[in-house]
Formats: sequence, C-alpha cells, structure tokens
Amino acid sequence: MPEPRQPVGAPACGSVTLHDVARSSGVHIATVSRALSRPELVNEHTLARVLAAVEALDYHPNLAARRLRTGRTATIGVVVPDIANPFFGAFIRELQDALRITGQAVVLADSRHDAEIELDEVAWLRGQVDAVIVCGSVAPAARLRAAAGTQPVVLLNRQIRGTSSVVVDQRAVADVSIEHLLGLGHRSIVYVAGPAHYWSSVQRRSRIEALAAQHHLDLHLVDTAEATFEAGVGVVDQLRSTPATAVVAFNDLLAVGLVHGLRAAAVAVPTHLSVVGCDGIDLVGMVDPPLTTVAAPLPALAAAVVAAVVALLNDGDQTSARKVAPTLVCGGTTMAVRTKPGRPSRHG
Amino acid sequence: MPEPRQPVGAPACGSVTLHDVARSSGVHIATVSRALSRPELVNEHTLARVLAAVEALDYHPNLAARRLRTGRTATIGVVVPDIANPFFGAFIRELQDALRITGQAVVLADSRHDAEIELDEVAWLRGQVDAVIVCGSVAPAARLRAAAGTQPVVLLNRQIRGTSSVVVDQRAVADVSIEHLLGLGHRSIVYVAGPAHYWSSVQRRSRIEALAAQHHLDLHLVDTAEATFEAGVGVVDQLRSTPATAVVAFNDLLAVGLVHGLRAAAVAVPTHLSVVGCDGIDLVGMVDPPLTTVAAPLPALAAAVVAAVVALLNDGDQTSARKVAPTLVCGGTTMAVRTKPGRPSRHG
DNA sequence: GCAATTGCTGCAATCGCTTGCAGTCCAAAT
DNA sequence: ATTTGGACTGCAAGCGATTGCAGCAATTGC
Repeated sequence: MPEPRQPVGAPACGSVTLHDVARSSGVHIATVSRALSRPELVNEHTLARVLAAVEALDYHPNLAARRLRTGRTATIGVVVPDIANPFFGAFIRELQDALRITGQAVVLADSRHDAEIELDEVAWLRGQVDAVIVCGSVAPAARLRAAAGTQPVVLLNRQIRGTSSVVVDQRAVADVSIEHLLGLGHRSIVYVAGPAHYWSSVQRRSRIEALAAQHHLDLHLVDTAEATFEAGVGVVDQLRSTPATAVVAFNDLLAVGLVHGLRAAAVAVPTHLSVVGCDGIDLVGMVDPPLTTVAAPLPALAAAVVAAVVALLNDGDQTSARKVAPTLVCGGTTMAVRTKPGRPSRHG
Repeated sequence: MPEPRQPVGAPACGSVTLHDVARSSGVHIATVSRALSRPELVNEHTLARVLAAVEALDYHPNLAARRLRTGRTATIGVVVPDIANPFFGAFIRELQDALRITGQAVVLADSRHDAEIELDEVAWLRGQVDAVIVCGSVAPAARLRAAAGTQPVVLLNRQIRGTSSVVVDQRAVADVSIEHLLGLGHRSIVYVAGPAHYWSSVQRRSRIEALAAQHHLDLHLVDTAEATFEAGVGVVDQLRSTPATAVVAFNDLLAVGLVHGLRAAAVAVPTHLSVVGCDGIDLVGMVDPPLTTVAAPLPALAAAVVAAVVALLNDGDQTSARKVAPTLVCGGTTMAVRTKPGRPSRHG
C-alpha cells in the first residue's frame, strides 16, 4: 500500500474548505455540503452548527471544484461585436441585473465585428460557461448553427433556424420608423443600411422595401461598411445626391454621424432632412437636436435573453425565437416635410 | 475492496479528456499533459503523435480541472462602476487586447457606483480569478486595502498606499487643462467636480486649487452627485451664477451635459464660456462643437494595468503605483477669452 | 566492463466538492 | 417484541488535470 507523500504542487491558496468546516462543526464534509446546497436534508440542529461554522470560518465554496464535479459553471459568456458601442454596454448592464436572479456571472468577449474572432471566442467559451450569448453575430449561419449544436448558444439580434434567439422585432422597427415619417408627409426616403452581413440590417431593409412598395414611396438605399459615427459622416454626400426628405439609419451611431456630416454640409436637420436612428442609446439625448430613434427596450431584451438561456438549459429548448417590440422615441431630428417632396435644399 | 459502481452524477458533457487523447496515442495521460504544457520534456516523436491525436479528437483541456489542480484560473475580474459609460467600454476593449498576450479571460462586474456592491463583487471574485481590477473605486480605503490583503487587486484611477494601482496622472490632467485655459487668457475658472468620493476628482481638485493660488486665478467650485450628462445639465445654473469664463469638468459626460444645458440657457460655447472635459471618449467628437478634453491614453492605461497584474502575480509586488500621462485634445469648446475676464454674457 | 548520468515515460496522489448508496438510530406500526 | 419506515449522516467514488518521484533504457565516463 503506497504511503501518503507530502502534498505536491498544492496551490498557495490557504482558503478554508469543506474539511475545515466539517472538522470545526464535528460532522462529515458530505453533511456540510448538503447543509449548504440542500438544507432540508439535514437536521435542524446540525444545520445550525454547520452554518455557524461556515460563518465563523468565512467559508466560500471553491467554484472550480464544484464546476468540475457538477459540470455546471454558474457563468455565461457574452460575445459582443464592440463593447465600446454604448448599446452593448447598456445591454450588458441590464443583462447582469437580469442574471442576478440566476446567480450567474458574466465573462465577456469582444469580436470586433470579425466573424473569425467571433467563432473563436464562442469555441473558446465552450465548456467554460453554461451558455454563450452571441450579440449581433456576423458569422456564417452554418458555422453558428454548428457551434450551437455542441454547446448552448443564444443569439441576440440574429435569427437562425433551429437556434435559440432573441431579437428586436425588425419588422416593427421598420413599421414604426416609416409610419412616423409617413405621418409627417415624407414620401421620399433613404435607408442607410448597416453592413450587409448584419442580420438586423438586412431584415429591416427588406421590410422597408416592402413598405415602400406598398405606399409607393420613393426609396433610396445607401450602404455602409461599418455602423459607426464615422461611416455616417462618410455617406452624407451619397445622401445628398438623392431627392429624399427623410433618412432612416441602421443605428444611432450612424444617424448621429449623418446629422453631424449634414450640419457640416449646411443641410439643416430636421428642416431640410429628417433623420431617424435606431437603438435608443444615451447618446441620442446628448446631441443637438436630440435624435429621433426607435429604441430597443433594454430590460425586456435582457429578460428575454435570460428566459431563453433558462429554457435552453432546463428544457433544452433550442428553437425559441423571442421578439421584443421597439418604441419610437421622438427627438428633434424629424419634422413634417416642408417643401414639396423631392426637392430639399441641396446647396452646400 | 469496494467494486467500482457506475459513475454517479457525471456531467452530461461528452467532451474529450486527457484519457481519450492518451488512449488514442498510446501513452499515459501524464505524457499528454506534459506534451501540452511542457513540450520540451517529451520525446519529439511522442510529441508529434500526441499533438496529432489532440488535433484529431479536437481536445480542449477542462479549465475547471486545471484550475482546481493548479489554483490558477487564467481569468481576471474587472469591476467597473458603470459599464454603460463608454469610457469603461473602451477601456475594457483595450484591456482585453492587452490581456491577449497573457491569455486571460475577463469576467465583468458592474458596481453601479455603489461601494457596497463594489466590495461584494470583489469578495465574490475572490478565488474565482487570478486578480481583480477595480476601476474608479468608491469604497472606503480601509476596506479596499483589506480586500487587497487577501487577494490580488489592482486599482484603476485610485491610489491607496500599499495597494497596486494604475492612474491617469491627475496632477498632469489639472496642469494640462489649466495651462490650456491660461494660454487662452482665462483668469476666472470653474471646476465642476465629480462626486466627493471619487479619488480622481479630489486629486484633480486639489491640484487645480494649487494652480489657482499660484496663478492668482479666480476659482469656483461646483459639486455634482454623479458624473453624468444629466448632472452636467443640472449644474448649469450654478455655473451661470459665477463670473467665470471657462469651465473644467471632471469628465466628458459632465462636460457634454454642461454644453447642452448652456445651449438651452442661450449661453454660447465657447464664445461666452469655454469648456474642457476629461477622458477622451468617442462622444467628444460627436457633439457640436466637438469637446475640448484631456484624454487618457487607453492603450497605455491598459498596458500599465496588465503590467501591474503581472508584477503582482509574479513578484507579489503590491506597491507599484503606475501613472500614465494624459493628452490635450483640442476641440471646439475652448477659445481665447473675448470680453474682459469676469463678465461673460449671462442673460438667459 | 561497470557505474553514473541523461532522457523519457508511467505511477499515483492529490485539488475541493457532490451525491448514490448504505448504514444507524429512533419512533410508529403490526 | 419484531418489523417497517423515516430521518439523518457517513462512506467513498469520482470530475479531469498536474506533477514529484520512481523506473527503465540508452548513453556516457572511467
């Protein structure tokens, strides 16, 4: 029989373990474990003693050990395309609040809008977290579906058949923004799209096209390579080459960039051109005039994501596709069309 | 001798383990382990076989097991006061890049500017991460020091004796902003401070006071309860009750709020009042006029934080206090004083 | 030719926790 | 009085990886 050697490679961590609590309260470690996880199984008196010892020793369970034993990690991974975009910051804050009830921590990864990095991050997170939430995914559907096949994945603002997802209803976003502009008399409209691989931009665009056809609008499309302020500034010239009296931008960052660029080009907003953004980030209230936007209800979004994660983990529900409805936030960048449609002031 | 029972409570995870790789490549698991962590210890030929098997089986080590055995977690915790503040978003992005070389993941916690939550998060992170980075801490120094005594902690933008920290040099921030304004002829200045428990605000304030004394400036102080856009809007009236021709705000969010509120009050910026912010968030370029600000060099900040973490973990260096120098970013919210000092236009 | 060294690999003991099973003890049922 | 059952508690087998030590060749030194 091999005799016990001195402990090898023991971690320096001098933390208190179940053994310490057990010794201190005179019971077996199994009892301590049960006292903490399923108190109804242990005698009231024992329970009290154990809890007292836990308190006295300031015991905190070693999550790594628990994780190894149970396979549950009590953390979820969040992959965002750009954590510097305030939309995702605000979302993550909301998400953490919503996650507080499930007691899960968040590990964060930033894909920088890159499909490869995104997939790498997702793969890396595999086994490290109970589930991963992929926000604004830009990866190919097939590969994403494959990833979702080997680990729990919830998509935010992207839908793929057979994969759990939560989206802001893009059809509603289109409806709300276009109806708002129609109500103001606009008949010639530009949609400044986000990058072509953004699901939400594509969805919105097709709905806007349908609405344009239905209402016989004069619709123009402008593409951008990135949904950023700079990109917004950059497409102002293209915008001015159209006769449109109103613009719907893919997101607020783009919209604010547009307004900025238009001002530089001496095009008055909203007098000569109305602008509608999307997302509802704090920024919309900080610019002048405040941006009219179609806001995503962050708390509802976060709650839906948590619900999707719970459904996925408990019921294995891989196919839930939740939608949340957006709201119009009227700022100061839209107004009733002034000149007759199609002839906005256009001199620099 | 107890006979083996069927595995109990085995996690559903059907992932491939060292055993699988070992079996597949005909060596002992210890050899596989070494092949992956210290390849120089295993025979070249064996190594190749093992690596091939790793590749073929798509083996990924179970981090929880490694963590349990070694005590190292390969993750660091980051506690921020508000992830929705774009400064922290941008910082975290930079930090993750800098952390890529050390291969550490980030778990994120948001304290919502609350000292108790902050300390809770730090305590919770204890043992879960190799180190925790506490950004813009608002907790009492004593309790923070106590926390840093039982786990590796690096402070960002807060200094406490005997605790590792990285700060934007607040003395330099004060110098840069005041010198800029002095150069423009301003002699009557307001400092719109952040909350009184913000280390950086207090530091900056005392340096500004010193400079004011030295240059015989007319210095006014305005306090805020939160360093937000709304708070900035809220103190506009106090600001207007001073004869100042320039304002230094604790951060960009406040500054942008000020500019916004001033516009509403028909005070022209910078014509009647110059405004300087601090942080250098993207927002400064999105407002009109772009905000003049003292920017923190994010990459340098992140690099310094990583260096501090490495020093802390490797050398146990608890006392490093790193400073990074800020830079002035000239926007359009400052200009040479127009009227004689002390008499800005003040009618609403 | 034999001992010492070197180079690899295998053995087995942990890390701290969960949990199925088996025992123990006492009250209630037959 | 014996059985049955219920309420607790203890036992011990792992979860998957790391690593000090030992074993075993092959090589080197004398």
